[in-house]
Amino acid sequence: MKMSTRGRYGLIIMIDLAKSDTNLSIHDIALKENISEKYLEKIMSLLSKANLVTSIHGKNGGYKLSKDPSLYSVGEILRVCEGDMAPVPCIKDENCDKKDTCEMYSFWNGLYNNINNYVDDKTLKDFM
Amino acid sequence: MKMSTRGRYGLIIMIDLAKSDTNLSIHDIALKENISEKYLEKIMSLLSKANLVTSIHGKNGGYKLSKDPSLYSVGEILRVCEGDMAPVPCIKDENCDKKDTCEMYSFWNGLYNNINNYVDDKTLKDFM
DNA sequence: TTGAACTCCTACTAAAATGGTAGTATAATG
DNA sequence: CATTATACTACCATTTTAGTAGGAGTTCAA
Repeated sequence: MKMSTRGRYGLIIMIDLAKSDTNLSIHDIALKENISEKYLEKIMSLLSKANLVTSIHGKNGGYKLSKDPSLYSVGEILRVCEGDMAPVPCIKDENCDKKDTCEMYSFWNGLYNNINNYVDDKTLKDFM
Repeated sequence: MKMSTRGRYGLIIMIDLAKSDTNLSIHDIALKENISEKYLEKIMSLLSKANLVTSIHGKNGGYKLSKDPSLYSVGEILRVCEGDMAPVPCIKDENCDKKDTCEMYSFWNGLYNNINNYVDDKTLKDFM
């Protein structure tokens, strides 16, 4: 039950962008947070493809948020960087036909909902 | 944010033992749950070393619970099999001196507490 | 008293995930 | 058109996960 650094870095990056009133380049963020530029690039690419950030090419380019910080839940950021937060595969298994009788399903599903509710309840604005 | 199979299997095993009124051997459980005997043996060894189960050597031996099912929280089982459930390392880092000022610490710590409260609130008896 | 049925222990190994790197292409600006 | 940026593809090393192999020690029962 560990987050990978992608999720952690993803949140850090988004907070940095939320706090900044100018574009931030990969170079800027990597320097500030002491993360390798190349690795950071990969995480930015996840955020960018999911349209959580807008990229600006060329000189004075970089990244900026696509919308107001208050409109990002932490959950959506983590899901982009980490993937779904289901603690066990059966939660997402459409083919499992034992869900009604499995003693454990409701337990795991409850944990899943618990985690989602927590992370979806916080917005980027809460970190500023 | 995934559980490994150790945690999942660990819980399954403990539920099986809770439901059974006789010892269960590795062979029995492996057969019932379709888990490799050798891998199961490893997980049993974690549970046994943590005194969550009592092992009985020799013929007609196997494992049984060390105490009443109602006295096991799911949390203690998962922590034995999975390790601590802290989503990020800084939670357990005694040396981090930024905890008071870090915008993220309280967020991660809140998630940690949330998960722990959930899993510690259920006992093995709830699965019988 | 021997053998079958058990657990216990150490040491491997294959596969997957994680974290990180290299190089090149593409786009925007001045 | 040079500079400064992102975008993309393809690697690679390390760690973790999941699983295997083999033998030593323990208990029971015929």
